[in-house]
Order: sequence, then C-alpha cells, then structure tokens
Amino acid sequence: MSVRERRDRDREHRKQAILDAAERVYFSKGVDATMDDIASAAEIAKGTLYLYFPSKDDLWLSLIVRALASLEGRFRDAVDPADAPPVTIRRIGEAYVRYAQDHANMFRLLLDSAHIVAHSSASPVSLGELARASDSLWTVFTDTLQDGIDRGIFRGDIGAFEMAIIFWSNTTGLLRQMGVARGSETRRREGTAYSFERLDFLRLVAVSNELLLQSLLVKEQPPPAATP
Amino acid sequence: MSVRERRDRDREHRKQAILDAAERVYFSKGVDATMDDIASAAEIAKGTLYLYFPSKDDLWLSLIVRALASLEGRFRDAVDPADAPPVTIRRIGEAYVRYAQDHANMFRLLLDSAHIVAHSSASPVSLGELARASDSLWTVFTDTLQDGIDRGIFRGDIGAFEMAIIFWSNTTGLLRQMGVARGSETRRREGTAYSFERLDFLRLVAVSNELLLQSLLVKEQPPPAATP
Amino acid sequence: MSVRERRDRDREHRKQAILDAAERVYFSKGVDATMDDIASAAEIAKGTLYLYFPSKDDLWLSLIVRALASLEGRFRDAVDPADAPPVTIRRIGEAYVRYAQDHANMFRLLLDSAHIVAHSSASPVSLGELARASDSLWTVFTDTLQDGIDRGIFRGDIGAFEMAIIFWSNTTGLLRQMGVARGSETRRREGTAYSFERLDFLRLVAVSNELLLQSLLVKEQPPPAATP
Amino acid sequence: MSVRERRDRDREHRKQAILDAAERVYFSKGVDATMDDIASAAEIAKGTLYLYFPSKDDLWLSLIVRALASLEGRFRDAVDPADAPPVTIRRIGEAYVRYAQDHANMFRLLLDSAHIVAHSSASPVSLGELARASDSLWTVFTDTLQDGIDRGIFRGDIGAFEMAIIFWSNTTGLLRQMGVARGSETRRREGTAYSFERLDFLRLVAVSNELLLQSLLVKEQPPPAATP
DNA sequence: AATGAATGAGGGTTCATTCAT
DNA sequence: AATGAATGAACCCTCATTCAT
Repeated sequence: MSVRERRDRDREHRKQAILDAAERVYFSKGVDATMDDIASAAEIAKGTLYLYFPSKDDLWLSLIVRALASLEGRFRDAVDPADAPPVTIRRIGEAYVRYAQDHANMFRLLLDSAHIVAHSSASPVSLGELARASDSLWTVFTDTLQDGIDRGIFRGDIGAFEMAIIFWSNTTGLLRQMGVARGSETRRREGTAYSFERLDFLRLVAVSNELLLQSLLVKEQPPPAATP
Repeated sequence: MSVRERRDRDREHRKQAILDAAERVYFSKGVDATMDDIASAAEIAKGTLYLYFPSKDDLWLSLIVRALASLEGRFRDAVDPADAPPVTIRRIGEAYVRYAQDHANMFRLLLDSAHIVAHSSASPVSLGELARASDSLWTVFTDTLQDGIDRGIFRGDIGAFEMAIIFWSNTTGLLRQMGVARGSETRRREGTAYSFERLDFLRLVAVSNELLLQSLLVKEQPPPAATP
Repeated sequence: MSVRERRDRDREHRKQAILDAAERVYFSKGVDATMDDIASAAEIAKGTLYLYFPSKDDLWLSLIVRALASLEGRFRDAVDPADAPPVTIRRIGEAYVRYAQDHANMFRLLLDSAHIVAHSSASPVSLGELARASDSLWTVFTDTLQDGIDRGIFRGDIGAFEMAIIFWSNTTGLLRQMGVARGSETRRREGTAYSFERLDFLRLVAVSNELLLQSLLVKEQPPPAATP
Repeated sequence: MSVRERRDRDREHRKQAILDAAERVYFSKGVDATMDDIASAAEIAKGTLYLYFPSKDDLWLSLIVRALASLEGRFRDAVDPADAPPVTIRRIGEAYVRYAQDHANMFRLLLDSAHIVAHSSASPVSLGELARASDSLWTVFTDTLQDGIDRGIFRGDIGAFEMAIIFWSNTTGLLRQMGVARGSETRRREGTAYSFERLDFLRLVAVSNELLLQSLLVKEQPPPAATP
C-alpha cells in the first residue's frame, strides 16, 4: 500500500512540475504554446507529457483547475467567521484583486479559460474536475452572501448566487479591461482618443464594488418619522 | 465615373458577403475556423478571399470592426436628446443587452476580440480601423455621461470615462457569464451544483446597472428655488 | 493589306512595351517576378498579357530572344570588314564586355537563360525563335574566326566554332564571376578569405582573351634574321 | 557517452541519406523540386525533413556544401607535392572535368549554386558553411599557383587568385556550355545550325587551359647553368 | 517510466491562367 | 481588344500525437 502511495505522490509531484513549466510557458506564449515548449520548459521529453496528461487540452484544463484552486485558497484565507458578511465580501474582493496582481499570468489564464474550454476537446474527466473546482470556488462566495441574507443584513429579494455573480462579473469585467489596457500600452500604434492606461482600475473596482455592496444592504430603517 | 462607383459598390457588397459568411462560420467554429471554411461558406474559391482581405487576421478584424459599428448603431438609435441622461444610460444598457441577444455570435466575437487582437498580426491599417471603431463606440456612451455631469445630474467626482468603464465592465461581465452559462448548457456532461443557466441574467444586468446608476446620481436635490 | 500591316505593327509595339516592362521588373525581382508585377509595370491588365504571350515562360523566352538580338547588334556594329580578324575578335570581346556593363540586367538574364529554358515549358515556337536568335549571334563570331582561318591568320587545327566557344566561355565565365562577386558585396555576412570584389575582372577578361588570341594566331614565321 | 556518439552518427547518416535523395530529385526536377518530392524520394514523412534541415533553402545549401566538399576531395587527390606546379594545375583541371562527368547532377547543382544562393533565405549558419566550403576549395587551387609564382615558374605580374579565377572561369564556362549542349540534345525540337553536341568539349577544356597555362609560364628560361 | 524520432494531416498564402463582361 | 475578378492547385512549414527502443 505504501508503495502505491509513494508512487502516487511522486506522480503528483511530476504533474505539478509539468504544470509549473506550463505556467511559465503560458506567461510568455499564451495558449499558442506548443507541447515542445512545455516539454523543454519542464526539462523532460515531449512523449513524457503524455504519460501525465492525455492531451494538450487536458493539460491546459488542469492548469486552470489549479489556478482556480489557488484562487479559492486566497478566498478562504480572506474569510474570517468573526467578520460581518459585508466585511467578508470586501475582503474577498480585495483578495481577488491581489490575486490578479500577484499572479497576473494565472489570472490571464482564468480570463481565457472560457475561451480555452469552448475550443477544447478535453476529456470528460478533466471537464468534470474543472466544474468541481469552479463550484467550490463559488461556494466560498455564496455561503457568505447567503449568511448575510439569512442574518437580515443583505436584501432578501436577490438570491445569494445572483449577488455573487453581480460582484464577480463587475470585478472581473474591470480587471479584464485593465488587462486589455496593459496590453495596449505596449502594442499601441496609433493614438486612440481615450487613454485606458491612465485609469486607476483598482480604485474603480473598490468604488464600484462598494456601490454594489451599499445597494445590497438592507437599509437600516430610520426612525419611522424620518422617512418621507 | 459611374463605372468606378459601380465597381466600388460591388466590391463592398462582396466584402460584406464574405464577412457574412465569416460570421456564420465563426458561430460554429470560432476563431479556429479556417480560410477554407470561410471560403466554402461564402461559396467562393479560397484565393478569392485574398482579393478582399490581405490576411486571415485582417478578415477577423474587419468582422470585429463591423460588429462594433453595428453595436454603435444600436447605441445611437437608443439615444434621444430629449431624454435625461440617466434615461439615455438605461436605454443604451438595454440596447447592449438586446444586441447581445439578437446577435449572439457577433457579441461573442466582441468578447473574444481582445484575445483575437492580441494574437493577430493584422496590418496596421486594420488595427487603426479597429481603434477608430472602438473610440467611436465609446464616444456615444461618454458623451451622454459627460452631459449628465455637466448638467449636475451625475456626480462630478468620477470622470465620464471612468463611469463608462464601470457600466461597460459590469454589463459585459454579466453578459459574458451568460454566454458561459449558455455554452455549458449544451456542453454540460456532469452536473454542477449551481445552475447558471436558470438565472435571469437580463434582470441581473438591469438590477446591477440600476444600482450603479443610483449611486452615481447626485443625491441631494438642491432647494427648489436654486434650480433654473 | 495596309490595315493588316498597321495592326501587326501596333501589336509588335505592344509586345515590345510589355517586354520593356518585363525587363524593368526582371531587374528588381529576377525570374521570380509575377505576371502581376509585369502587368502593373506595363500598366495594362494582367489578362492582356495573355493576348500577346501564350504563357509566362514564353514571355521570358521572348525577352531572352530580344536580349540576344540586341547583343548581336552590338557584335555586328563591332565588326568592320576592313579590320583584320584578330582585331575584330578583340572588338567583339570588348563589345560583349560593354554590353554586360551597359545592360547589366539583360546580361544577367542571358546568364540565367539556360536555367530558365531548362525549367520552362514554353511553346515550341518560342524555343525555335530562341534557337534561331542564338545561332544568328554565334554566326557573327564564327564567320570572323573562319575568315581568319581561311586567310591563314588563325591556326587551322581548331575549328572556328570551337574557337568561338573557347572565347565565349572564357569571357562569359569571367563576367559571371564578376556578377557573383558584385552580389556578394551587398549580401556578404561573414568574411571569406578571398575578396572577389576587389579584383579587376575587366582586366582579367582582356588579359585572358589576349592570351587565348595569341595562342590561336599562326606564329608568324619571323624572317629568319629580323625577329629576335 | 557512447549513446550520444551513436546518436550523432545515426543522425549524420540520416542527413546524408536525405541529401542523397535530394540529389536524385534535383537531377530530375531541379531546384523546383518540392519538399514532398524529396521526402518521398527519401521514403520518409515530409515533417521528418524538418528534423534535419531547418528549411528547404538550408537543405539545398547543405547539398551544395557537400558537392563542394567532394569536389575539393577530388582536387586534393589530384595534388601531388612532388609534381611541378604546372603539372598540378593540369591535374586539377582534369579532376574538375572528371568530376563534371562523374557527377553530372552535382556539377549542375554547383553551376546553379549562385542562382540558388541568390534566391535563398537560408540561415546565416548555412551560408557561413557554404562560404567556408567555397574558400577551402579555392585554397587548393591558389596554393598551387602561389607556389608556382614563388618558385619563379609562373609570372609574377598576375596574382595567384587572379590566375585561379581565369582557369576556373574558363573551365567552368566550357563545362557549362557542355551542359547546355547536353540538355539541348534531349530537349531539342528544331535543328540549329551549330551542333554543340558534337563538339569535344573535353578537348576544348584541355586545349584552352593549356593555352592559358603556357601564357602564364615564365617564358625566358634562365641561362642553363643557373637552373639547379 | 522515459525518450525523442517520426508521422502526416492540415493551415495560410501565392500566382499562373481563365473567362465573363 | 482589353479587363480584372475569380479560380484552385500547389507549396512550405507546424505540431499534436504515436511508438519502437
């Protein structure tokens, strides 16, 4: 049994090492990176890749799953049961932004993931893992929101999952634009009228999330007379 | 002179017909569609494509430009100078959502456009056209917002362009998730805990944009007499 | 009849104009020039080319024929019946060298002609014209040499045609090397030990032809006493 | 270490086998032979070619380099230090002619090489190898001539390299004409007045080289007593 | 388990030639 | 006669995947 476990652990180490290499390669070449690129970055033979991943698409998917898991870790670290739900939501939002900054390439991969998945012919197994990782990530978020609803802090007329999507989409949308802006900084050829790159996206994220958050709070009922 | 004009018009018709074909092909095969695919969809020889577009990348870019232009048309139709700025913003938002529904494939193309541009080696000419189309689109939006700021209806502490980005990112982020959900409806293999596809994204868009809008309005109504 | 003649002359003019264009294009692009290149240099439509030449190969062949004819003109101009054969031979040699200098591109074409002919699928008609032009050119040379042999000035143990080939090959070989050298001047990347380009090829031509010429002369038996 | 050596040797064998195939293909199709032609002649897949040569141009260049090296081998075999320089020059000339006869297709390749190089976009590495092979070949020739000059056997007023070029051009020019003649034998459609193909080119080479050689010898025999 | 040589199906692009106007 | 849009057969090269060692 121990032999079997040992083997499994070694195998897992190898897989992770390959994914590390794939991550580095993704950074410089994006999804167009070839299996040769990955193999040489991992310092193994190309054929060996196929001993650990059934296909290129599955390899990318595994990398996405890993990125989702690490993002989820950040989310979980941001959650403190002692905090009030709105505070936790802010913390998660900040954790997301920090992740996007700290792991710019993995964040880029997550942004690309829908695209990658859509064009991939990965195995059902990998797709299932992806779905599970994705669900698990959303859970952190929705649990907090649901808690807030249950405790009467957030409005009850919008579902927790709907709220989660609003926050997620807003933040991701902004961070994505930020990436586009970054890209255009270096690739720019002709001037455009608007300068994306001078905007302070991170402030925008904070501001817009705060706006959303305020709107989702149950308005503290002011003393009866005060309301018109 | 008439001959020349006639030829130009025919040529433009052909280009549009090719772009129509490319649009259909994009719908089924995405950016990985080949020139062969496009040619046969357009019912012309592959070589003919190169009489109208210098390269595959340029063809995609032209398609993106066309999509941006048609979206801009929708935006402009939604603008009525008689409306108050907040109303116009709502109208534009609704127009965007309708566009995403009516032209799902073109909307998907717009979502992919950053990705496409990033990986393209299109001619500077095409890239310039894209930049122009993009600017032109943003102008509709920012002009309205700026007008609202100037008239004291929107807060003055956030720039019109920043506001535009907030709205754009929020709406686009949600619509993108909606696309992901749609996609997973057909590709789904294993159940996920959350059912994206049952959400009413369009209501989410309306709700979240309304939240943002309310937060951007100048709250305090000046004393009645002060308003001209 | 006059109408017919007129038409023929016009047609010939057109052909020459096209060949002029082809010559210019050949100068800049070599044999890889496309029919589009030639058509646009000639300021006519591509299809029109096919009204004057049955194929691209035939067009190149016609150009070669024209180059041979013009070289032959130079040769004939160099011949003065009053001159002694050795003088004429020198004159022809000089004319050849001058032609190579004055019409570098046409000379290059002649050097390439064997290559072009070998890979061409030109019509028998064009090939026949080429053969005739080539024969005609050689005639100028061989007639002179034969005359010299008949008059006892040149050795009788080598045929006139053989002599012609010796001169031709020697001169052409040197001029060809000169072209290679020229080319390498601009294309050079790494130093080679020998510097072709510093050689005075034209002097080499003169020297080596003179050597050959001297060797072909019947040694004037010196009057026993007078010559040292 | 032995494994590595073994692999290197195998690899070299493969390269040579591919070049052998390319040589055969060149014989029948010239430079226009396609990679498909070469691959099927070598009985390997097309993609495999690219494991051994970075591009088609590089493959042709390698073939040229190999031809130059084998010609150089012939030259070196022809050189016997015991021979007097004029004898060595004759031997080299004969070796050249024999090479042109024994390896007609490789000789044709060498004749085409300037053309090929001019139109190639081969890697600097390949171009460098070509330059080195070319230099090395010329060295055999020029060393002998220089030796003759130093020993007072050849005239001192013409450089060794210039002499080499004279011989080379003369011989190559004749052999080239011979090739043209050969070619026309098979491709001939209409009779030409002169029958190249009946000429004894090899005798012409010998004769003309002898003429050149005689002219380069220092004529005046020093007074009998002075010679050692 | 690991290797890396070999495969071969495409993909984008070019261009000589044709043909309807 | 002249046009130039359209054709489609090639061509070079790439790269995910396989398989003998």
